[in-house]
Amino acid sequence: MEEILNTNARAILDVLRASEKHPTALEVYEEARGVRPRIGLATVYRILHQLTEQGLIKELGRNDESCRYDGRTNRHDHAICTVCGALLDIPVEIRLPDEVLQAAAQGAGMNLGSYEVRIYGQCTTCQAKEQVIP
Amino acid sequence: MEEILNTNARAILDVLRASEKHPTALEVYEEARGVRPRIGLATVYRILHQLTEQGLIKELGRNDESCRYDGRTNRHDHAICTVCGALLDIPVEIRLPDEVLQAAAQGAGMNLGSYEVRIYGQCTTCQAKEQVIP
DNA sequence: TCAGAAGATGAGAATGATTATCATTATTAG
DNA sequence: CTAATAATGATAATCATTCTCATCTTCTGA
Repeated sequence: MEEILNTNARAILDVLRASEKHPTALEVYEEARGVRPRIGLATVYRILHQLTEQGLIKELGRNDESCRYDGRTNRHDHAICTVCGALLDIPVEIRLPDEVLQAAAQGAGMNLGSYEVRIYGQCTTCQAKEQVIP
Repeated sequence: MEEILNTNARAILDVLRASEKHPTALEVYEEARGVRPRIGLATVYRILHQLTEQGLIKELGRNDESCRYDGRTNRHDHAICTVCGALLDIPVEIRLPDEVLQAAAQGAGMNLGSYEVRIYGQCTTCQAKEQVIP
């Protein structure tokens, strides 16, 4: 399925897979320009949507100003800093029992697709800053 | 702490507490105008931020176009329709063991504040539509 | 190899949500 | 009651995202 990707799509997927962070569209654009200097921002947005539809990447919604993208499509969870908005992968698997998930979905009147755990707290950087102010 | 709320803030908090949905700022504005017809959209945004800072409401980030607000601040989880973007409360408690949460937060290099489980799937309305198309 | 169709692209305009500005209005202190 | 201070609302500005459309590529079939 990946073979049909054109050069731009390939470049954008590579950027996302290479990134440790969860870049915004603008960050992807800037990074992709290293390989494809003539690419436009509109194309980046277009391709990000296409890759999402194809299930090759994931949209993470926007907790801060702009939408973030994830090159890893296996189910995993995220930690979000409530101070600076940093979005980090959680490297350990958090597994929820299927019956709990089913009950939860049913309770909300939905069928069950996938799930994600979000942990909110402060990243180390922001914890360090906190010490200084008081 | 709520006593110090002025009339507009009071009205907005009431709108959010009375709502079953998770209204956007615009929806809050329209609803609040029933009580305070001269209120402006800028004031609604301002007060939504203040109430969030005071911990009286919660921002839910934007999965679709605009940010949604939640009048219930106790920890609870959400179900999100991947088709229409509907955001629904999960009425059953999903409890994660503290050691799992701690390990996850630590793994991501964060301290632990709170958490939220998000279940993705299709709401009943969108399931019904799905049947018709093929 | 070539003409033309079909699709992809990029520059910039348009849109929509949110934020900032600032003159006016309401509230408070004295 | 008056001056000072804070809150408000109208509107302009900003920022991310989407749309438009002329141009450029790629593919097809002769």
